[in-house]
Formats: sequence, C-alpha cells, structure tokens
Amino acid sequence: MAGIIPSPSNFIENIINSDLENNKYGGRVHTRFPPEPNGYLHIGHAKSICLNFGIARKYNGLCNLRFDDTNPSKEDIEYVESIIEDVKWLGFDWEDRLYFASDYFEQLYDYAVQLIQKGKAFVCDLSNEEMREYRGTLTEPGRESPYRDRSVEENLDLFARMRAGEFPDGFRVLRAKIDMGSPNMNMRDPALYRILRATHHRTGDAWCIYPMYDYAHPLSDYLENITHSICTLEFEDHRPLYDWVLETLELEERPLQIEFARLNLSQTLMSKRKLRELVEQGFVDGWDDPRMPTLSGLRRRGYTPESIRDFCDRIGVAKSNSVVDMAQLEHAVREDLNRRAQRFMAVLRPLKVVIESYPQGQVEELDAENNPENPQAGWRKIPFSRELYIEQDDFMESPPKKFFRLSPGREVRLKHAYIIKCEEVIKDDATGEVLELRCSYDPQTRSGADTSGRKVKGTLHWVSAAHALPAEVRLYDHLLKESAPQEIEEDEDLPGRGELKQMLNPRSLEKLTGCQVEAGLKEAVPGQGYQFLRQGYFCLDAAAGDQLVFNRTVPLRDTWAKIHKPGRPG
RNA sequence: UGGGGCGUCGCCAAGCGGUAAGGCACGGGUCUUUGGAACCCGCACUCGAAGGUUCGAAUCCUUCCGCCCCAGCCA
Repeated sequence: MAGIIPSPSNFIENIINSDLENNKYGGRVHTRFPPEPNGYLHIGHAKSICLNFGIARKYNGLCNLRFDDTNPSKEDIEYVESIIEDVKWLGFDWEDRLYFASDYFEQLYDYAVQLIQKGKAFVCDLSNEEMREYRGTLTEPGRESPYRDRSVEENLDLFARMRAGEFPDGFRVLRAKIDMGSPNMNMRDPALYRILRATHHRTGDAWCIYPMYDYAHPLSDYLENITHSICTLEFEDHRPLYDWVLETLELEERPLQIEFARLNLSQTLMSKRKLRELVEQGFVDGWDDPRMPTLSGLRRRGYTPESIRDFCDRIGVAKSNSVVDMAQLEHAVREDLNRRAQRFMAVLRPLKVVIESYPQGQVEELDAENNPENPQAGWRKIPFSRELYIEQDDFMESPPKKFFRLSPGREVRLKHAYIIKCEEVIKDDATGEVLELRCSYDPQTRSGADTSGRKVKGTLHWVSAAHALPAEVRLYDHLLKESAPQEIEEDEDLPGRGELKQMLNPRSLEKLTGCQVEAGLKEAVPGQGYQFLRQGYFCLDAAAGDQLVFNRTVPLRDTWAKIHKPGRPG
C-alpha cells in the first residue's frame, strides 16, 4: 500500500483512509471533476474542484477533468473553453486526462445492449406524460409499463432502430427494468436513453440518442478507473441507481459515490439559472462582471487563485446544508494580498491641499516602502510638492471624538512625507463646500529623517497634484442586500422579475471618475493586486483598454468606519 | 403521512464512549508613519428536545421536533 495516511480532516478523507487501510482499490485514489458544459464555473464549483484535485494531490492520486456532455441541447463549446481556462487558472492540472462523456458514447451503447440482453432494460413507447402518470407519486407506487415485457430480440431491434434514427424525438426511450414499487423514485424503471436530435458540440450529428446522467456517469467513472466519485447532496438518492448500473453489468472494482453539501455564500447567488438571469436582464455586465461569484468575475475583481483555494480549505467539507459568510472569502483575499500586494497611494475623492510654507516649484523625491510585509519588495521614489490632494474623508471641519485626521488647526502626518497643519479652510461662499485647504509643514519631520520627535495620531495618504494620474475606480459591494433570503436560491420557480430585482443591492457598484493616483500605477498590469494605502486592494480592469480603471477587490478592514457608523452621534 | 439526508458558539467546522479543536465574525488590549498588518486576551459547564443504557454520552438506544432533497425523456 502506498503512502502515508494523512490525519483525517473531513468525512470524505475518513472514508478514503479506511479504503486505503482495507486496500480496497489497491491503494489507488482517483477522483474527477465532472462539470456539464452548460454555463460558467462559480465559487461553488471551486469548492468541488479544490476537493477533488486536492484529494488527488494529498493522496498521491490522480484527478481527471471530465465534461459531462450528455445533453447537447444545453451544452456548448464556449463553456468547455471557459471551464478549462478557469480550472487551469485555479491552479490545477489534469495532465493528459481531459475526458468527455461523449468519448464513451459507443461503449455506453454497447453496455446498454448488454443490459437488454440480460433482460434488465427495455424500450418503452409510453409518452412523456404517460410515463409521468405511470411513475406514481412520493407516497404511491408506480405501475409497470405495458412495454416492460417485450422480448430481448424486440428490444434489441427497437434500440438499434432508435440509434438509426427511425423514430422521432421523444418517441421511445430505453428504460432500466428495476422496480416500479420502489420508494425511491429513481429506481422506478428510470430512462437510460432518449431520442434527441441536436447537434452535439463534439460528436456533431453522429448520434440521435443520448444517454442520461444516471446511466452515463457511473460508467464514465468506471471507464476512467475512478475510485471515489464525489458529488453533491441532491444525488444521494441516485446512488442506488449508480450502483445498480455497475452491479448489473457485473463490473468489478466499482467506484464509490460520496455526496457532500454544495457551497452557499451569503449575499450572493450560486444557481446558474439565477446568474444567467442577471446577465440576460442586464443587471450585471456579463458573466465576468466583478460582482458575479463566477470564477471569471472573481478573477476580474482581483481575487487570486491562492485565496480561493485557501478559502475552500478553510470552509471544510460536510453534509449539512450551510451558508458560508462572505466575510470568510474576503478574509482569504485580504490575507493573501496583504503579503503580496505592492502599496501605492491613490486619492479616490480628491481635496486640494496647498502647503503654503513649501517653496513654489520645488519637487522632492521621497522614499516609500513598497510593502512593509515584505522587505524584499524594496522601496520607490514618490514626488512631493506644494500642491497635493488628500481624501475628502480625511478632513472634517468639526470633527467628532476620536477623529484622528485633519481639521482646522490640527496636525497629521502625510505618509512617507511631512507633518502638516491645517491653517485655513477655503470654502465656496454659496454652498459652504470645502474647496481647498491651506496648510503649513514642518521641515524637521520628514519621514525617516524626523528630528522633531513629534507624534501625531493620524497618517494620511496623498498624491502630488502635478504628478498624479487621473483614473477611474470602481467600488464593489455585495450583489445582494444583507436582508436577501439566500434560501430561495435554488428555487426553480422563477421569481418575478421584480423579486430578483428586489434582492439586489442597489449600491453594488459605485464608479468614481475623478480619482488621482500615484504615477507608478501607470505600470499596473492586469491580474496583479495592489494595495491603495488605507483603502483596500485593487486591480487594473483588463477589460478597460487603455484607460486607467481599477476595480476594488476588497476594502481594508476599517475600524474607524465601524465606530463611526452612520446614524451614530460623533 | 413514501424514501433519502442533516441538526455542535452569530457563520463555517472538528469530534467516532473518557469529560467540547480550529477558522471567520465579534469584544478588549499591545504595537504601529496604513484607524491596515502583526501580537495578546475573551468568546458553547454544553452539543435540536426529552427519556434510557453506562462509573462516564455530543458520541450508544428510544421517542419526539425542525430543516433539506426526490414524482425531467436535466445534470
């Protein structure tokens, strides 16, 4: 038996450990991630990807990427491509094991013939509606199809003619012969093959009959020598059928299906259907809108693969339905980006500051640390001059208690620069709006060369007016309002247009256009995370072309905002 | 009211008969030229409820309660 048995950390690994101890698969561990190419991958899929590939890695096994492409009417090559890109981006490698269920159509057909020969499958002429009636209900058993006792020869002939295209779509199906009285609806002679004329993205028009998931999946797993076939909870009822297919065909070393609870995240949606609705109704810009929980959306938002993997590790794997707090995901990116993101200064809502005691026309190059968490990141030069911009929020004319920032007569440190004092406030006479601040600076207080020994409570970020670059910054917030009932997530009943709309957070996107950012950001590249000092992590929007547009990945934790909640006095 | 699952801190989640891990969130503190980060402290006498078995139960048994899934020729 190969390898060490790692300490168990979830019920799936417990099962694998026990299989390993019993030498059940000769010490092999082989999993697969089996997406249907009918939509874009989201963070919920990431949980499954990390689980399957993670187990393979941990146990020195293998994990395949297999497309479950048995329904050509819903699937498309576009999705295949995006899924491949996303799994790669997440950091996983299936080597040469990229498979498609459609690769097995011929073998699947042969197995179906065997089932018929064993008297375990039959061609049924019941219509869709009739089949539903015959199926019975949750509390009443079903009735056997009048076609159930056709001879093997007749079934063989009919099935061959189904394949040959002799019958119209939906005219007949191949059914398993199991038990119409089973309390498990899935065992009431389920359909194995249906007639469907749709051009398949891989097999074209070679087939007009397509296998059902319940039939194709166990056999695909078997053909790939999968040992542990991990899927979500709703398939628990299907396991007896999964086993029936393999047992009835007398296949040995059968894979074991294990079910876990899919991921739900607070303040967002996870169903492909609802996400599609958001895209199609124009509530978001597309599948990769940075507010979407899709992997492409998270990528554009600035989430790193490392942070998503870490998140998936932290949330664990179990069988109880649960809703993970979005704060958990946000924590994971912050932790990753804090270590790696280069710091820059960027003023989102500029307020002009003139340092009156600073010489006209003088420009000083100051030293700024690129990342205090990583000395290797080095230092850079930033220009300081007489006219600067600071954040509007960093000045208050009548400050509340514990406001450590600038206000008339008060002093603050400008990060990497000097301590300044607010001498005068220039306002618009008509509106009272603060237009500009007149300040003085203390030359003795230059960062790294402070001989004044003075201490101030606040440190502000700033940017030199003449040197800064204009930019657009997009601030994102949760897709759904705090109050949104996440529970109705998977409800198949289409909520009225208004209902979905009501759940949306109207402030999920705020575009700031007059921002002034540090000149070094001109070199920003897509896919790289940056910290804008005191504000959060941002990344260049790759879709914005030549414009300098930054997406906020996640804000920094903000204790001031917490104690100064709106609606609370000072 | 048939079948299959699940119920451990506000949110995740370990625990597998020997006396409740960890993370997030939250609260307090230290430090700080990011109100960031880091660090320290606090945060379930109790495991859906009630009985029972046992020297001993979140873990075993019984009953009850709550929630999720299943009646596609979707996956």
